[in-house]
Amino acid sequence: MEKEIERCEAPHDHREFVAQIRETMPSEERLYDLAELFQVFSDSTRIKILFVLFRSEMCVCDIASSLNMTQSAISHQLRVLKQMRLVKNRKEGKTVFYSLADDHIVTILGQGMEHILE
Amino acid sequence: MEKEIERCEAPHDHREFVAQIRETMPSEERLYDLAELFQVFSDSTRIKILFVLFRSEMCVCDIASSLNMTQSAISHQLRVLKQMRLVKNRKEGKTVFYSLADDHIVTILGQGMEHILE
DNA sequence: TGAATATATGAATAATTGTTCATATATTCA
DNA sequence: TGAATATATGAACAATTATTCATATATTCA
Repeated sequence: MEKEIERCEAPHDHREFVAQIRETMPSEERLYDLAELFQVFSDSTRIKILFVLFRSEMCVCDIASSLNMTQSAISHQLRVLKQMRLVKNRKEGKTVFYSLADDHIVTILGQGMEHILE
Repeated sequence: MEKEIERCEAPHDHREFVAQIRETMPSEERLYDLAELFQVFSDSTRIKILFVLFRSEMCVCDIASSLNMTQSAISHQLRVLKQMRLVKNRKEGKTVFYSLADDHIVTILGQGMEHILE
């Protein structure tokens, strides 16, 4: 299980760094969850869905139609978005309306957009 | 090239929605770039590297050592982070020091962390 | 110059993932 | 109840990707 780990002889206190980091870093589990969250933002179809829902709540079929994609593909991605609590939905007859779950999503998308536009 | 696109008969003005969306959505290219940016945040090794660098600038070898991973794996991921301008580096003799490129990264990580902790 | 050290990188492999296709479930309405 | 509609989902395939291993490049120093 142990890997062969490098150990450089850089002119700074290596051990102090490592000790500090071990103290202040979030747990392995949280870092993993965080990566998993961003993984949901990492597909352009899902990004498009989020932008569409930023405009307004919308049913699956209209999302598909707006993005020129099949209902199946959109449903699959909505499931991923829902599992990570980025969208919520409500049912009205046969129709299911999806909307953004909270404001972090807008902030994250906004900061990301700022970054790529710089 | 054309796909078979669904068209529901939901009791709202479908065409108006679609028209609005086409107007206000960022370009296909930007949405793609945005997904690509978040893709960089979507791996736990890269997330860990970013958290390490949030503490302080650090050389490749110490990052590897802190995370208990090989130098090669870290170098590969640093390249990805650099390409997306999430980290920058400076060279000092044999040693290359990496650090976070700007503040969006901290905001994005922070918002992501808030989301998963809710 | 040659040995040692720090980092970078190409190729290969294993694992993950987005879409499609077919089909299942749920709801309305005649 | 049966047909039509809206959405969900399992399986399969193609494409992408993180790590490892081997090796290359760059720098220092004796």
